Amino acid sequence: MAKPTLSKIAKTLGLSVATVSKALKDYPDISVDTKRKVKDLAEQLNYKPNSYAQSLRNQESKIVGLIIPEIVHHFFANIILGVVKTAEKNGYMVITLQSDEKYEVEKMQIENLLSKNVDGILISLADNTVDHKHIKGIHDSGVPVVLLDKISKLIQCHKIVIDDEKAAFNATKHLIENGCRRVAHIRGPLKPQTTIDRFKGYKRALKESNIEFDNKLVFETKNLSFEDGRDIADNIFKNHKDIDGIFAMTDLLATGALVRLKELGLSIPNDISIIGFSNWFLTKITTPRLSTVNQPGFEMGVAAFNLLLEEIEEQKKGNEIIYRTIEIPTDIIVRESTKKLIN
Amino acid sequence: MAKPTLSKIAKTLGLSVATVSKALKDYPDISVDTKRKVKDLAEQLNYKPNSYAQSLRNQESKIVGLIIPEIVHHFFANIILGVVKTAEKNGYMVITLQSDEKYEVEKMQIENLLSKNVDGILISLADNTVDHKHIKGIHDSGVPVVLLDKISKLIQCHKIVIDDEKAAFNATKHLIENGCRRVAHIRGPLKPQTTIDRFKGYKRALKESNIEFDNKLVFETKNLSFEDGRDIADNIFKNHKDIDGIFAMTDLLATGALVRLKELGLSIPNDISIIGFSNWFLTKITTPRLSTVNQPGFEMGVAAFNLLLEEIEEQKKGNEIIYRTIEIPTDIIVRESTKKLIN
DNA sequence: ATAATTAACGAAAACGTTATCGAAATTTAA
DNA sequence: TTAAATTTCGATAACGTTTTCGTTAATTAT
Repeated sequence: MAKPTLSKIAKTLGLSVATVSKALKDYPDISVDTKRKVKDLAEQLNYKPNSYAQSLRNQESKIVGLIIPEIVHHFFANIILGVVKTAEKNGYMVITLQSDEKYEVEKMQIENLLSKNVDGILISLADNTVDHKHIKGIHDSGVPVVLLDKISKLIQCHKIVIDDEKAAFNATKHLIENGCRRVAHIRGPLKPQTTIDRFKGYKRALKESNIEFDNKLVFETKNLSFEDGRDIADNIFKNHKDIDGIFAMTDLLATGALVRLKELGLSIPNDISIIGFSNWFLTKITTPRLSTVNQPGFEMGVAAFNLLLEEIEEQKKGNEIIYRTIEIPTDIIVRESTKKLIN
Repeated sequence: MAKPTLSKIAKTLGLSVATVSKALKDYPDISVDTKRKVKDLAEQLNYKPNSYAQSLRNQESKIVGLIIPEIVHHFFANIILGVVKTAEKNGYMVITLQSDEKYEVEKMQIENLLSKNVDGILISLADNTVDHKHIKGIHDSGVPVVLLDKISKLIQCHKIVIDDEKAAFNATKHLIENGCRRVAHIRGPLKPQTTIDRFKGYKRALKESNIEFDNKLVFETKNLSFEDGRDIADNIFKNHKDIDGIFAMTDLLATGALVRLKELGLSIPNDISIIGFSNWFLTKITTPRLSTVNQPGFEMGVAAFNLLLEEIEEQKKGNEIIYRTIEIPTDIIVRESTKKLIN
């Protein structure tokens, strides 16, 4: 019942703890004979080294923290998966936390992770995080950090991103190329970098197509939710009959708008084309299916963990770290919500 | 830069490590004077106890493991959230793992969690897990386990479930009450307990309504996927024109069938009523919106962690543990996919 | 006054592992 | 045969915390 330890193995074999430890780790100064004896007994007793003791001795836990705004969210769930699977491959485990998009929660969770002495932290910032002292605090504690997707340009550290500006540009351009001239944009408040960049991309696409930017075609919502999308659709139907294309900054907004506009009797894409952002699963099951920007969460998670691991190992070697920002490519997925029927 | 420790505080204050430790923990045999001095310095140095040392000394990590088949999955993501948030409230953190519905992966992950010396493990079993030695292995290691949702009746431990049989009964009954007489059932292989129980509920509802069970109306799929749902719909359209109701054991199957049947020109619910299972987010955005069984993942996660915590604490006290199975209630959510229009 | 109690602190062991360094014991070189 | 090199192992300190049990000094009781 009592867990086997090195000292127990040592005692039963008439050896010292040091010898047993070294035998198990194949130190060259232990004879093959004793190695065999030790390993056999360890196997038999199902000996597993005590990770607490190992952590204390080696000053590392092989555990990293991951903070994301929401777990019940297709894109972030994919990020989690990418991180967790890559961590697993490298002998690490991941403590996953949800900040609920709240700065205070995020701050507290960082505290908790640091007090657990994790080897590194991955964060996708909450939307209302504007102050970054807590992130600096991680670095001050000597713990590597990697920001992913929801980043801040003000923080010096490794980052994994997509080119939101370019992706939004392409999405908007796609609408224009399909014949849209009055292209609306549905977005959240201009706080997170992603929102800012997508808005920029939208405007650049208009400009390059010689379409005048009209601020009345920009709709701001609070929650980026399905319901918000519906509400904007109502607004568009009532007050902006001229709109013939919508670029929504999330699939949820796009889906809400799509469903509501259909209810109101409009035909998608004949009356209005719609394109979303993220390639959530649900975009495949709307009628018509929603065009969108593929945002590769899994790949971002993989890249983020690899970068974190690199920093952990470089730091151990005492090497100076030059921070990098890795960009994961996106692409437009064209489905029926933006396929103009040829008249 | 170097992290403050008890011994550093002790040295600068001319005290012993023991006294500093006790001062910080408000032991009664330390004078208020020294307590103040110690706490002040600790505050100033931003002292945080080393969790590795604490774990080693106290033989607990305040970390639990959670293994679920899939993360990118609405129901399971909700379970994660319930577990993580409840854990946080109680000073615990959660290592979340995905088994990919594979027994071998599940087994390996349990090994990994045990070697990390977690304080407890929560598992939702993989569909192809039929052997349960690995679960017994956890108990043998003295680590508390709680099974949730995907359970096995053969394992002795705390469990969190829904009444799948009853929920399926109600779902089927709902179809019958709306006038369906030829009710199909789409399900996966009869391995997981949930599948078995839902199938039972389906059959009981038919029986109680004096509708003869017809095995030709039961469609088995491999992956419970959207695509599988589509395929079954094709089959139904070709070979079973008489079917007027479908109870699918997952929302994904139901959605696939719904979308495909619509493409084939059928009217939902006029020609065929459809009801799913789980209340995924996507059921709210199909046209028509999908009726379903609400499976409260968050609440199940909360209950599961609480039960695990209870076992951890009881075990610490040396009390004997009487295993319980807690049932979380479900309810039918009626939407347009089963509302028969009155002729 | 001395004895008994209380207050305030520290020494030390323990949790289990790792790695350095030194010490035997054995082998090879001279 | 003696000196040098190699093989094989163990003693020990260290990681940082917690808690038991003493010990001293100060207080109260007699």
